[in-house]
Amino acid sequence: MKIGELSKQTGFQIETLRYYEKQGLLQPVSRTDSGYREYDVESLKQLKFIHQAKSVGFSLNEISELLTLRVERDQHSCSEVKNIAEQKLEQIENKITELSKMRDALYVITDACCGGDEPATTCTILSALDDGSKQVGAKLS
Amino acid sequence: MKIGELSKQTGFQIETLRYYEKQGLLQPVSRTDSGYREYDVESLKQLKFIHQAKSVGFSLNEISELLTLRVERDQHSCSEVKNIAEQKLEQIENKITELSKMRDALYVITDACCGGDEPATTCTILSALDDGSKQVGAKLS
DNA sequence: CTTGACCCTGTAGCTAACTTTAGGGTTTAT
DNA sequence: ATAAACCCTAAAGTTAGCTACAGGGTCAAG
Repeated sequence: MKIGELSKQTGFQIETLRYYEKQGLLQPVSRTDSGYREYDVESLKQLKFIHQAKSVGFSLNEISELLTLRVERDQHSCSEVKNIAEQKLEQIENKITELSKMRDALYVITDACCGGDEPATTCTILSALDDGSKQVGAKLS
Repeated sequence: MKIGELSKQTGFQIETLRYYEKQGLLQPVSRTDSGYREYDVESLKQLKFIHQAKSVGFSLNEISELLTLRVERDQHSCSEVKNIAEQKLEQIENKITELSKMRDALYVITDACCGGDEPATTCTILSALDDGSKQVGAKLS
């Protein structure tokens, strides 16, 4: 199949598919005489793999690594694969922790604000951000 | 004080301070005859505000908005400020939800992997990512 | 009176993952 | 035969938030 068809079947934009090729994530199976890219069902499977990997947070570089492990399954161990996954898991957890701290801190100062129509002259949110003497959310982290 | 001093006292890099000026976040109070930027204690306070706002997740554009509200407190209501904060809170919560789904999905497929030295021929992680027939983590979302 | 620390402007580069633009060739249907 | 739909390449633009570079002026101490 040609690139437009692959795009339709996978939901990836044509430009994105060409970009993935440049990044080494998906090579066309061949080219027609006129230079058109040709793909097959393997391409489809690979793109599903890429989609799944993206959905759990892997970057394109990491997916590239995973794809190598995938095609060379025999030469690689489960631990290699699991290491990559656990590393990513840790990154995601760290990000969640960081965002949770932000949320907690922001919640505290937002909740304290009346939110009414009166002028913000003594608005607790502005005051809290103004107050450089202590870290916002210090109590929570 | 000059930019180097301000940098030292706030921890912001000199280049960052000049960048903030271009972005409209912090104007120097004046310039010396030779064109050097001059700042005062107000600049210091404003940078602390910026730092606090950054720490709870606001973008520079949003901080710019907040700074306007801060200086024009009288002309604006608490609800305006609170709206911005609550919007940001929602964005952060959405991001946390998204990342949590990723974490859960990734945890499930990673936990199932033996992680041993045997070849990854039937590695559950690779298989899970391969399987385009169902969404990774479908059970959890 | 010169050396070193400091300051200036303007522009370019960085990251990630695309998207857009410009300019042009191919295929298919009528 | 011609127009629409499709495909190609290479390069530049997008986002945010800086960071670095080139080339040059200013200021205080010894």
